[in-house]
Amino acid sequence: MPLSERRARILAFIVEDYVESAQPVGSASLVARHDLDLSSATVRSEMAALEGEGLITHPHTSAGRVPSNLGYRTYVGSLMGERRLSSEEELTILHQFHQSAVDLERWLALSASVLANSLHTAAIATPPHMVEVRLKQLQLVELTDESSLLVVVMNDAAVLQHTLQFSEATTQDQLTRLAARLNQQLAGETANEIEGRTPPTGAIERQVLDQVVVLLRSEEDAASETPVIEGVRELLRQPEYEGDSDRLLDTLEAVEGSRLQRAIPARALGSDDLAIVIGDENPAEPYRDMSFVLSRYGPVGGAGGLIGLLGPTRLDYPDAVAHVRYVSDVLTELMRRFYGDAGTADTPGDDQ
Amino acid sequence: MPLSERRARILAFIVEDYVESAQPVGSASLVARHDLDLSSATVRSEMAALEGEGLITHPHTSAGRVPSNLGYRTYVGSLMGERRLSSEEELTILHQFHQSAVDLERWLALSASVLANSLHTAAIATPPHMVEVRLKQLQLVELTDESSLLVVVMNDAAVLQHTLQFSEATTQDQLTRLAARLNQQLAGETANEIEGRTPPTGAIERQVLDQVVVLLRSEEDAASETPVIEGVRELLRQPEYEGDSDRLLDTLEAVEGSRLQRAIPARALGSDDLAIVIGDENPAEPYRDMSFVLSRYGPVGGAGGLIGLLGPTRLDYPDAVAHVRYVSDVLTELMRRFYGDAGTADTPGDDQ
DNA sequence: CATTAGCACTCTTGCCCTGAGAGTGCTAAC
DNA sequence: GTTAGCACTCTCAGGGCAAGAGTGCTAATG
Repeated sequence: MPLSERRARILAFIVEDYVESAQPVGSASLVARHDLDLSSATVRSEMAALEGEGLITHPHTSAGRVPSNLGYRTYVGSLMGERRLSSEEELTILHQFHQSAVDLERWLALSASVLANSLHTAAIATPPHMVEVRLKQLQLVELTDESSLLVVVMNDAAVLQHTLQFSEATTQDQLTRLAARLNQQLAGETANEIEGRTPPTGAIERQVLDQVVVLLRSEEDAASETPVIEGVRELLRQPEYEGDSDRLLDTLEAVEGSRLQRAIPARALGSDDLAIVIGDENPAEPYRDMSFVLSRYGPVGGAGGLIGLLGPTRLDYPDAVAHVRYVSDVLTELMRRFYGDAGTADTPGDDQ
Repeated sequence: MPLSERRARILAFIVEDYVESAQPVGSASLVARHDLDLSSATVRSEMAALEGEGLITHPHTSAGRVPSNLGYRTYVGSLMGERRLSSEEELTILHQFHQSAVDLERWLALSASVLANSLHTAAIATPPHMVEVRLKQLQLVELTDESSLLVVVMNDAAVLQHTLQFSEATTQDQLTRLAARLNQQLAGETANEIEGRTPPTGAIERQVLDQVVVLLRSEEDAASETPVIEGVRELLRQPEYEGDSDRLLDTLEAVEGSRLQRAIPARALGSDDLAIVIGDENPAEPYRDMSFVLSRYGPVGGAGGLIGLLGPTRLDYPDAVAHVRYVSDVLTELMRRFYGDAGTADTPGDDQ
């Protein structure tokens, strides 16, 4: 049964008032704030009905109403207005990007930072992820006689490095020649393709190849994409954490370090380019009282990643969506402009 | 006037009890815990004397005593016992290093992590810093026609990258040749030496050189050495932050991000290899109620950095010193073993 | 004369109680 | 269907109170 229009309006008001004040909203204050042509008693009976449908709850008998997860869901699903950023808002954001150097890593941090500051909560961004990660170049740099630094550049412009220990002494000259030969053979190949080759005879060469595969794999592996997170402090200063140091620390723990990336509900983005995940729709435990607003960024068919917000369920969803969408678009456009139209991907074989 | 032996013993007991319990220590409990052949009354009069000398204080009239900063200082200066790690403790730590890959970055994180876990507080490590940062190799990788990735490897094994925008189209082939030529010319040089050369005519070459200098400088610049920090959560779970969300967040803010590195009291390490900085000896404001235990690591004359602990003034100093010292030694030994005896430094000209 | 037992005093802490305030749900009237 | 009125519930802040911890002083003691 769909909500009557009036009931829906009241739900929307409750959500919006609660988002703004972080206080349970009572019938009287709701009437006052929105100049309703209704008495508080009427609103109360509507509220009782909304509560019956599970859209709002009581913290306790004599408190105002608070949206439930289902309430937020209904709100974002059909009630909230489309918010577009004003031109000034867009300009303010753009301005920050134009001052930044041409550097993907920095753009990501900047995007997250912009979002975090606008919404006063945390924002995340995962590095762009290629459908197929390919070797672009590798280089070997001597450190000591028997150790050297392997630097691998991939087609998504990621650079990974690793120190190798050899069992025999090498010179920089040998290493340079080895790297040149390997580049010739392997440039443009994926981890699987490299592994499919007949293994080389030389011990050093084999060691290098093994590590190249490991590095390519680790870049391939979504699990290795450490997300950028900004604005954790903003999040933790939200009233939901006030005075609750335990909850604060638990959230901090969940949000920093390696546990975040597994918690990002990437699958919520089916074929859509924007997803909202509210409260207990989150699979991961510590995020059951938080919401994500996520967008995919990156040119269609090219390298793409996720960018979005992470906040308490009490989020300004219209604002969040508008900001995430805009920043995601800006990021996509920047990538297209500076890394080419198919993302940072080359058509395989480009280098050969 | 030096402290009488008994008074000194009592101060030491107060420090140690307080470190353990985080509760002001009273005369009676002190007598009980240490089986003193004294009455609490006597201890009280000694405490009054200690308070007169500014070594301990009262939070309020009817509370026990708490060491003052001066009290801690005296304690670490002459009262505390030398603590050495037991062989098992050393082995436990060593074990963790032996399981780790050969990689300086990871060693640093691991060292900090080991310290943080042992002392239940935060630990920091700054990357090794060469007295002279020299270019080891550079590489150019094509991204799009008019942009490319510059990867610079330095003599301290640091790898920095930067995306360059060119005003004309280039091919990977051109870039490779340019890189090879520049390597030949510039390998082993410092930022200053490179800048001292007559500027090249080509626009691209000039752009590359400028950026190389920038990157070398940024590595040189101590201010750019973002320290690794581990165990922030451990620190924030200490009782000093319990229930005080504001202080907790302020500390979090101070400790994460760019403000930490300027706060590390590196100059406290004069010619010593270990320094303890207590409470208001810290120049930076938010650290006035914390202590650092810092050690220099790295082979003598080679690349060196700082490693140490950051905790509330109520630190187990003997334990802290023992751990920091040991981990610092392990790290130094690892560097010597894997990067050569003069740290990661090559004698200039090695590559030519 | 240093040490100690005894004691009064102070201050914190936890607890209960209370009153004010906010908000609901119900009912009866419009 | 809407609304005014009212009783009821629950939270929250504040005050008072007793218990507990610890001190500082004093007078007695070996």
